[in-house]
Amino acid sequence: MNVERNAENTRLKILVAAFEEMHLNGYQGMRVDQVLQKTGLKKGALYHHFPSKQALGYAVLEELIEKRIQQLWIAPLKRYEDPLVGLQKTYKRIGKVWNDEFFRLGCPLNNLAQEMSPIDDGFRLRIEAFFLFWRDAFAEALERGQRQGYVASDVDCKQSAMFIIASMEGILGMTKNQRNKTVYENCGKELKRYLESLRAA
Amino acid sequence: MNVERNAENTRLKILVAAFEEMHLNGYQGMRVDQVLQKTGLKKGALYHHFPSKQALGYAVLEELIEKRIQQLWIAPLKRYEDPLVGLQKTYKRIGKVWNDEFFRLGCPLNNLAQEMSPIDDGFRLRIEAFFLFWRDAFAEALERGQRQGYVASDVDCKQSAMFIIASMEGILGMTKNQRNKTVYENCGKELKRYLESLRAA
DNA sequence: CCGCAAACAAACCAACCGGTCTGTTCGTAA
DNA sequence: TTACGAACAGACCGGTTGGTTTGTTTGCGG
Repeated sequence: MNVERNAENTRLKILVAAFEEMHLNGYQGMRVDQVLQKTGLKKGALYHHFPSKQALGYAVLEELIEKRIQQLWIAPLKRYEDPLVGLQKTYKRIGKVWNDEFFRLGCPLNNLAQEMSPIDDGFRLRIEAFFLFWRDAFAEALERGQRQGYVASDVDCKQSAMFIIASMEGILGMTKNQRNKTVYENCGKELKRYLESLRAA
Repeated sequence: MNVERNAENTRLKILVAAFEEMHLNGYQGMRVDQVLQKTGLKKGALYHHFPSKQALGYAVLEELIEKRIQQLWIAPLKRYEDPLVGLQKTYKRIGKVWNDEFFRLGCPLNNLAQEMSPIDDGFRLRIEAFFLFWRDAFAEALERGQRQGYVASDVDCKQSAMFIIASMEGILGMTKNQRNKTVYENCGKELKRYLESLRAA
């Protein structure tokens, strides 16, 4: 028998399957039975690793989604001396790394934020904290850029960082609805216009 | 008995109650029974006016949500000669007109767009069409501004209009998650920076 | 005043959904 | 080798959900 019991591995398999279902259907639309079918496991297995559907949702958010955004959107910025260039390059890189299906389904973090913020504080507070972490990372990059003469000194970095993230999420949402990557690319040009308006004279 | 039968009125009552439930819980999270409890009606009444939950959802979108956005975001722009001023004034006006609960629940159109775009083409296509209508309205205002010397001639108006809408929706989403109107106001300042970057020299 | 369709009420239903319970199998430390 | 707890399987359950069916009331044209 190819049972191959491995607790950590099955836990991860559940997380990944749950993530995919949540990405497509949202948290409320995600069905436990569907996750089980995807993994080939039974209820006993899932409820052995997670006490409830809610706990599973939180785990997906913290252990998969937030980690992935950290790697894809936040970490790369440190490699650039000029944050305004770094932001544009990162933006363009996402356009290449993400496949069509991911654009169709949108940003998993923002999806959850929009769905759950009004109805579950457990989700809302976790996401709020992560958005602030994200904002602060962008803001620090901008402040570094200010000190090195790339970014105009009158720019409110935290405020600007928040706007950049909000715009990016808005663009991804629009791309998802229009189901057209051109939206992402064209809006990227306007985002670039904004970023260049931050540049020191 | 205060029965006071009125078909058109009860239909509207159902629509409004369904809108409120969808605004809070999303379409999938909206429960028919909850709508009935809110209106004091019974299932027979609802399924007399609407053939299905889905049809009710579509009706809410077309007859309430889209109409309201047209009045609040699109129509006011025509009153301003300078579209860049018009957009900023409209943005600020929303900040005054909307109460805290509305900021907490976010833009009903974008909520639906994010939730339903990947899983229901009926919703997706309706919303896509309306977003394009919205974009074209903004683009026409910008083009008018170009002809009258307010907006720089090298601006791609449709592209810029799409970005403006995407940013606004992104900002509203962020405000909703952070549950803090300051986010809306601060991001508005950065949106103003972008808008002014469109201005003719 | 009558007749009839529209506008509801009320009971009912099958499918679904998250969660529980009991039992079985596997890995591993002693 | 054995004992024991962790890692599962599989049947089961109560409440919920969208939808249906049947019956009743109201408004209104003739």
